[in-house]
Amino acid sequence: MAVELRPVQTLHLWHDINLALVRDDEPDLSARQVTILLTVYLEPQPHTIRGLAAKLGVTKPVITRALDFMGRLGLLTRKRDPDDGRNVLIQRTVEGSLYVERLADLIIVHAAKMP
Amino acid sequence: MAVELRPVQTLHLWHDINLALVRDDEPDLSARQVTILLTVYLEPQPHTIRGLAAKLGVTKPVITRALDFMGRLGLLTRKRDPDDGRNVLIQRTVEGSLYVERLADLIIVHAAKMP
DNA sequence: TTTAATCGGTTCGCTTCCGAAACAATTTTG
DNA sequence: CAAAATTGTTTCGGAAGCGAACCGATTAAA
Repeated sequence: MAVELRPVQTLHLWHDINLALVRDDEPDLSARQVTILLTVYLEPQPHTIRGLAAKLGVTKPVITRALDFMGRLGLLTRKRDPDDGRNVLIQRTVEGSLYVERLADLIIVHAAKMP
Repeated sequence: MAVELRPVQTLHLWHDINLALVRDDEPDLSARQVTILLTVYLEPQPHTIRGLAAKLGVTKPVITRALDFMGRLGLLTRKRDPDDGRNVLIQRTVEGSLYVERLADLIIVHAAKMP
C-alpha cells in the first residue's frame, strides 16, 4: 500500500478523511484534542497535564478541558500519580484504543483509494 | 516519495500533522472548516451554502458561521449569484490558495519523514 | 519546619459553536 | 398577479472554548 504523495492528492486525502470524520456520528474532535489523544496512545507513558501543555504550546486549562471532554466520551481517564501527589497521569482506555484503531483504519482506507 | 501506510505510521503521521497545525501561529480550523475550505479549493465551482451543508451532513448555520470565520481570515469570500439571487456562491481568494498550498506542504513534509 | 516552588483545577469575562426555528429576500408555481 | 417554495441569515438558549489569574494541595528547599 504505497502512496505517492503529490500535493493535490495529499489535499484530497486530507479532505476526504476530514469529511469522513465530519459525517460520522461521533462528535468531532478538534485538532488539539486529537493531538492529545494520539500523544497518549502513541508515545510512552506517563503523560501529565503540564507535559502535554508544553508539547502542544497551549495553556493548562486547554488540556484540562480537553481531558474533561474526552473523558466524558470514555476515550481517556485521569489517575493521581501515587509517587507525586501533584501530578495527574493520563491513561488509556479500551474505548479509546478502539477509537484510535478506527481512526487508523479510516485513514488507510482513504489513502488506499488515492489514484 | 512513496509512503507505506501501516496503521501505526498512519497514526503518527496524523498526530504529527495535527501537532504542527496546533503549534503554528495560525488559528486552528475545525474539521468542518477545513473540509469546507478544501471542498471549495479542490472541487469544481460553484459552491453554495446548501450544497456544502448537504455534503457535510450539517445544518446551514454551520456553513454560514464557518464562512464568517474563514472570511474574516481572508480564506474565502461570498458573492451573490447573479443568475439566482437566492444563492450565495463561495469563492476562492489568493490568501486562501496560499493557505491551502502551505497545508499541502506541511503534510508532504511530515509524510516524507515517515520511516 | 517554615518558606518557596510546582502541579492540576477553577474562575473570570469574552468569544465561538450547536441545531431548531423564525425571518427576509428571491424565484417558481398555479 | 398571488401563493408556495427555496435560499441564506439571524435569533434563541445552552454548551464549549479561550488565556490570564488565582486557589488548594503537595512536594522540595532553606
